[in-house]
Amino acid sequence: MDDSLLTVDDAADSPLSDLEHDRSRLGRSSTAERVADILRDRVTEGFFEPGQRLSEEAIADALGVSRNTLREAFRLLGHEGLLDHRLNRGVFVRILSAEDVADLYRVRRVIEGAAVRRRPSGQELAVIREAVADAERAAADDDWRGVGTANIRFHQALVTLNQSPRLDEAMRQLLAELRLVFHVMKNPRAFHEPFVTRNRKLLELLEADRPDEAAAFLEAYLDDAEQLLVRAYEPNR
Amino acid sequence: MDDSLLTVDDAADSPLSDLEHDRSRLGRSSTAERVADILRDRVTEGFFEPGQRLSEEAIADALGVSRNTLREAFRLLGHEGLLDHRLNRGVFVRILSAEDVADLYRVRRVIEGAAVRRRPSGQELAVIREAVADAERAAADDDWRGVGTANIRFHQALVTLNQSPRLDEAMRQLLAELRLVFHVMKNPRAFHEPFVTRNRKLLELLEADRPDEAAAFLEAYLDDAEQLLVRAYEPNR
DNA sequence: ACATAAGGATCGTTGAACAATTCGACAAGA
DNA sequence: TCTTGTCGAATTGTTCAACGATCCTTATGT
Repeated sequence: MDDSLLTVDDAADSPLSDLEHDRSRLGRSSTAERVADILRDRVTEGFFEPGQRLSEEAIADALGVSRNTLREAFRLLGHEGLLDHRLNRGVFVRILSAEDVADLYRVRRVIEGAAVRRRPSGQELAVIREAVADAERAAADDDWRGVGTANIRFHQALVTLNQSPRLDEAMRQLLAELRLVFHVMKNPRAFHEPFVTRNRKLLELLEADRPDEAAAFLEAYLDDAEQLLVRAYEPNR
Repeated sequence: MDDSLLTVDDAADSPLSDLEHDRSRLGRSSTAERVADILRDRVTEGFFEPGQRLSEEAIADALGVSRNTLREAFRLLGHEGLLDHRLNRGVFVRILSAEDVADLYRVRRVIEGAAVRRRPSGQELAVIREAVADAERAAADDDWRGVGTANIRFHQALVTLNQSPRLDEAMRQLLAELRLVFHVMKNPRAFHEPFVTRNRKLLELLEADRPDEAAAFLEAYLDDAEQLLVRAYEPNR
């Protein structure tokens, strides 16, 4: 071991700041949380459909973990709004009502609305720009699933303008809930396509530093998205 | 049995809609949730101090529940931000950093700011008015603890103007976290007194239907509260 | 003084067990 | 035919005991 390693904790932070960024992953390793990660993916991907009951025994068996551990994972996802825990009846993939969708969009108007009224830094703009470009690329490739994920990244990037970790986290959970609903859209292109150009337009308003117009534009944006979603959704209920 | 009972599922919903209202009480009874309720009270009351470790064995023993059940309760409160779960080390009462306090107030500005920009209904105003009156009554009685709880009710009532259950719930959790910090104020009067009259003033702005002024007033209100809190808080850290 | 090793305490996870509850089926009665 | 009561299988809620893994403290040696 050479000297540079011995003095590392005192002076040289710059090479370590990179590592420090990954530190959040270090603590992240309990079986229950890893199980929750798997189930979260399955649910948001639509592998488990809304309303479906998740059998404790079957899933614990399939994943090779004990029922107690699986229950901790269930409890986690229940708090995220993805699973519905009914006493003595089991856990079910959450079914969102039209009223739930409306509420999610109410929250989005508040959180994203506050975000676009802030003056973004160059670095923040770069992330947003990247998400817009990704969506446009995916749209050009007819990859509408890719457009959907890029779109989600776009809105998450918007929320970071608030500079609030808690709002970032709230948005994360909100979008996970929304993904439960997106699966009812049988025609993903019709749902995603209109918003690709609107993302670009919103970005331009941010770059031009016109917050009021950006906020008004976003409001209309969210109104339309909500209507599109509710109309495709309500009949099934 | 008369005819009205035989046709109950078709036509006469009105007598049943009352019962349906009580359905929420049915599900609410799992041991883990009841344990979580108890611990939540203890933590927000300050019985368990921030940083204190909560031993699984000791508490499970004291409450007469198994470790597994207690763990489910811990997980619940961890998600609410009241407990800090460190892998293999146990759960601790959360210690909020000054940065956490700043973030909580960032969220408050967004959520409460959006709330006061809405036009409140008469019923909503009545609830807010009640909270303001309660705070004034408690202040007149030198009951500064009472002022604190009335103040919390005031801000919760503000958030209901958003008409969003999810924002209400977010505010509930946010205030629970903030209560962790309030305990560092050794002089509750100095902290709560200035805001009693400001609550009244904010109410008047809402009643006068002047949303922009209300929003600006709230902004200054929250800025001052945050500063007061951070100044009393930072030294201890 | 410092690094290292051993030990105890506590957590993480498992598997089994039993009580409590739900749900469907089937029989009895109006 | 429709409602009601009852039974039993299946599933969840909760507890308990056990063992390995991890952390913290203390003792040990250099």
